[in-house]
Amino acid sequence: MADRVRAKTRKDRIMDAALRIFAEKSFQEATISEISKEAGVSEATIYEYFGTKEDLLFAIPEKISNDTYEESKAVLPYIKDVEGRMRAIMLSYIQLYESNPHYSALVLLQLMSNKRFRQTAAHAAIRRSAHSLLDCIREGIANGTFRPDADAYLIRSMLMGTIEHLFIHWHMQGMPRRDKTMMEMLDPFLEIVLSGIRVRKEQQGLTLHLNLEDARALGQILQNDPALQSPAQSADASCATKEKN
Amino acid sequence: MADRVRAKTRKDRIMDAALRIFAEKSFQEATISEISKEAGVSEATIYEYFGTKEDLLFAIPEKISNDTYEESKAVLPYIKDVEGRMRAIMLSYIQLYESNPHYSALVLLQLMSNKRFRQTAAHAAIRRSAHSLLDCIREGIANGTFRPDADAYLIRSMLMGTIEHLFIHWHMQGMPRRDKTMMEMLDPFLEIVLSGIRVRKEQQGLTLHLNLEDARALGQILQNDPALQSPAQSADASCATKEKN
DNA sequence: AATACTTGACAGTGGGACTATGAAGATGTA
DNA sequence: TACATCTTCATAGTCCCACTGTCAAGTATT
Repeated sequence: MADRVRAKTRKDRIMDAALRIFAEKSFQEATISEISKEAGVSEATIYEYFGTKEDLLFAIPEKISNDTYEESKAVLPYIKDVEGRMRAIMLSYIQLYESNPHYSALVLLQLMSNKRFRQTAAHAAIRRSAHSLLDCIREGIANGTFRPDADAYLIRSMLMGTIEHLFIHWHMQGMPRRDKTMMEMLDPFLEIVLSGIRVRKEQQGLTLHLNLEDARALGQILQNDPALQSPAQSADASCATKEKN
Repeated sequence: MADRVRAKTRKDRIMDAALRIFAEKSFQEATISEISKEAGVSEATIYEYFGTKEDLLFAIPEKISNDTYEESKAVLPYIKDVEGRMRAIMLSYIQLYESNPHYSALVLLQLMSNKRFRQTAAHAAIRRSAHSLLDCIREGIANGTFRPDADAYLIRSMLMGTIEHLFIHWHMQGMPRRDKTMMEMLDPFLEIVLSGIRVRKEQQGLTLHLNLEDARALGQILQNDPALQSPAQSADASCATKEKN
C-alpha cells in the first residue's frame, strides 16, 4: 500500500521532470538520461513505467487534459445562454494555457503536429473539449442566436486557431513581450467573432440610417405631428433608438 | 558553367527529395540515407551542400517564401483599398498552402515550432509577409476604415491563426475530408472579421431600429406631413434605408 | 596534358534510445 | 527471524543514425 503511494510519486516525479525538460528544450533534444537525473531515478525505472520515450511524452498531458474536460463538463450546464457558454470554454482554455505554460508549450509545439498523438487518450480529451465548443455554436445556430448560414467549423477554427496562434507566438518569441494579457484580449476578440455571426435583433422590422441633417428633419416632422403631442417627447418604448458616438 | 548548372540541379534534386520525405514522414523520422537514395546522390554530397540535416531542412522553404513575398510586394501597391489588399494577402497564403501541400506541411508542422528556424532567411521572408498584413490593418485603422480601438495584432492573429489552424487540421486528419475548399471559406471568414472592426458608415448620424408596427406608424406620420407632400413619395436620397428580410 | 574541383564509396566515431541481466533493497508473510 | 516477491538500480551491450575523414574516380578549365 505504501508501495503504491511510493510508486505513484515516483511516476509523477518522472512526468514532472519530463514535462519541464520537454517544454524547455524539445522532445528531440531532451534525453532520457537527463530526465532520469532531474527526476532522481535511474533510466531503467523510466523504461519500466513508460515503455518508450514517446510513451512518456504522451502520458504527460493525459491527466490535465482530462481534468479540464471534466471540469468544464460539470460547469457548462449551469450557463444557459450559448454565448456565455462559449466564453466560458474559451476562458478555460486561456487559463489552462496561461497557468500551465509548460503544458501549453508541450501541446501546442510538440504534440499538435505528431500524428501518433492523435490516437492517444490525452488527445481524445482535447477533442471532446473542442467538440463541446462546436456543439455550442451549432446550438446557437439552431436556436436563432447565430445566423443560419454561419459555418460552425469555421467559427470554431477562428476561436481555437486565434488562441493557439497567440500562445504559440507567446512561447516562441520569448514570453515577456506582450502589453496586454490574453485575458484582456478575450472579450474584444469574442465580440468581433460573435457580432459577425449574430442574427440582427431587428430582423423583422426596418432599419433606418440617417445622417445628422435628415435626422433633424425627421425630428421636426415628428414634433409637429398632432398625433404625438399628448405623450412624452419620445415616441414609443418599443422603438429602439441607438446613438453612435 | 555546365558545371554550375549540374550543381544546381543536383542541389535542387536533394531539396525536392528532402521536402517530400520531411513532409510525408517528419524531420526526425527521415534519414539522410533515405533522402540520398531518393535524390540519386550519395550521402556525402548532401553533407557537401548542406552542412547538417537541419541546415537542409531550413534551406528548403527559403526560395518559395522569398518568391511569395516578392510577388505580393509587387502586386499589393496596385490595390488601393485596405480590405482588398488584406484579401489579396490572405488569398495568396491560401493559394500557397493549398498548391504546395508539402511546403505548408513543412512550415506549419515541422518548422513553426523550431526555435532555430526563427533565425533563418526563410523565416525572415515569412515575417515580412506577416508584417505587410499588419501594416494593412494599421493603415485601415489610421484612415478610418477600421475602428480606432481595434487591436491590429489581435486582428492579424485572427487572420493568420485561423488559416493556419485550418491547414494544420487539413494535414493532420488526412486531407480528404472537407466539403468546402479553403478558397470558398475565405470570403465568409473575412466578412466576419472585417464587419467586426469596420467603422459603422452612419457613425455621424442616427440609426433607428423599428419593428413592423412602429415602422408603419412612422410611415403614416410622414405621409400626413404637409412638408413632404410635394416631392415624390420617398423622403430624400441621402436617407439610406435598408430592409432586412 | 595538367590542374583544380566535384562526386562517390566506404570506413569510422559518437551519441542516444532501448534491451537484458543480475544484484541490492524494500515489502509482505509465515 | 527467515523466506518470497516486487521494485529499483547499475552495468553492459545492441542498434540506428548523424556526421567526419579519406581516397579514388570522374569532370571541367586552362
